[in-house]
Amino acid sequence: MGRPAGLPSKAASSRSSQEDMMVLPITRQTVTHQATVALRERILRGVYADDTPLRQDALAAELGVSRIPIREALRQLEAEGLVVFNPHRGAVVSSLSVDEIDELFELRAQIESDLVRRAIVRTTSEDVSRAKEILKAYEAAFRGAEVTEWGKLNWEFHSTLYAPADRPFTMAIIQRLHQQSDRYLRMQLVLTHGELRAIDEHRAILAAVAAHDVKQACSLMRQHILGAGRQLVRFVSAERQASEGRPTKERRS
Amino acid sequence: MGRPAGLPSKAASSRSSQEDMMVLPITRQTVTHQATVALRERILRGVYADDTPLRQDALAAELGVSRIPIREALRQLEAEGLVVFNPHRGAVVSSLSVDEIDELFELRAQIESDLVRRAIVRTTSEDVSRAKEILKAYEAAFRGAEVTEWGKLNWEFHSTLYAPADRPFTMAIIQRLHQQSDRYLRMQLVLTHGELRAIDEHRAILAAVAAHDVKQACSLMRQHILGAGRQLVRFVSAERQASEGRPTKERRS
DNA sequence: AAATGGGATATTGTATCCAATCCACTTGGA
DNA sequence: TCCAAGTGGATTGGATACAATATCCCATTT
Repeated sequence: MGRPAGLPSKAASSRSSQEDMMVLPITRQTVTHQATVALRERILRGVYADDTPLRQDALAAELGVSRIPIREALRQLEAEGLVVFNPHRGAVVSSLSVDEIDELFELRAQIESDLVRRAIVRTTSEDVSRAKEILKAYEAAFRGAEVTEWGKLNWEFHSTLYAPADRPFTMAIIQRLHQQSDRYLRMQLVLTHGELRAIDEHRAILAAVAAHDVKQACSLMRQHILGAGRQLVRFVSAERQASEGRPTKERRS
Repeated sequence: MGRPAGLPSKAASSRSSQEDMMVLPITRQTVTHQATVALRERILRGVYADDTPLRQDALAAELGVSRIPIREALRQLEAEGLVVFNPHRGAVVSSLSVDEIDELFELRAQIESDLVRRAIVRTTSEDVSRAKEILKAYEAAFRGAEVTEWGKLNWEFHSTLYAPADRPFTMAIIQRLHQQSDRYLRMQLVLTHGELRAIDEHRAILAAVAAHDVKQACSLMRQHILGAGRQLVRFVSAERQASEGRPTKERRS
């Protein structure tokens, strides 16, 4: 498909100068940044599946930009762990082994339960009601089967609970781990309806946080993450077992 | 200075074809990769101090390459947290606030003590003797005042202790945290001789690991990291207090 | 003194070109 | 027939030149 997508076309972005003055100072970003966001989004949403080769020319044409910003974007995504470069063979979407997925969730459980512990003593009723709002939107997204919104809302819920801990450094790390795990969770959830369990668990965690019950909240959070990880590991290993030997369909981007 | 440095000149890298066949399959990397390594090294060693603006043209001339690989390298280092981009103003070496340094060490203490706990039951006498060797080199580096070697050896010591845990994902994260912390530790150590304490603590940790004393090893590791963090926080805040208001000397790269 | 209006400088992005490399395919030979 | 070597297209890696854009500094003006 030659249609530029993900980036506003030049025609679409040239509005009246009035609108430009009002909107652009916030909106405007470098093309490299926009490309990074667009590509990251596509990988996280599964538009580019695991091991998909990412051809620079194709991506450049698709986003309507030159190869330079594409390459810079890919380098950033490499450092984020979303793509892997093979010298002279280009970038492919990274994929995690079952062991790595397992490790990922255990690490998340450790760090995030600690974040809850730190956050909970400073959590205000405002924080709780904000989390409640997000949880509501989150449930609505499930009922509407808006799968693509799930990852974003899940992160918002978790990060809202962690925010009072005031650990920006740790938060940045956890956000990347969420990125990686959501990529795989997404496809599992739609097939096994794990979202029902997730909603219940989120409610229970929020209740414990609201009650300032540190021990309970930490424990629930830990089990929430570890449980999701176990489910996912089972799912992914079953799926990969099924496609054993079968050549991976490397769809051209 | 126009002399290319940090990258082998084209003349130097064109050896006989025999040598190429033997050596290069491991050695050869893309210029982008070499530039990334070179710039990372310089930031970690303090050649480019905090908040130093990184001019693309200057770096390209210094490394004897074009701006393309420089920009890609900077994007990667941005994702690693070593540089920060300001749109249309370029990249500068990132700097951590005192609070962030504090958080960094607490996070390290948490993750690394857990790594020791997981590793210790699988640690062989071989692992211990390897760690002993590194510790020896590490002490020698201190006596020889080879400051630049310190960070590398410190990481080697720590990672050797953690390796039996078999957590590659976690290790990658911790390595980045080490990078960030070593950058500041380096300058503190040479001024306060914290290395003497560090050596003693490393010896004690290794002894506990060798004795398979999980509780003791975790506790010592935790105190080792937290203690270093506290020292560093004191040092950095005193130093920044002293240079209050004084304009930061932004040496042109 | 504050605001305005240029440059000067640097980054950002495009367009082109070329070398190195990889990969699939063909071709030649045992 | 099957395997090895070679060949050629496709793609990445990198250089260079140039245009566009944004920022900063400073002189001029009000």
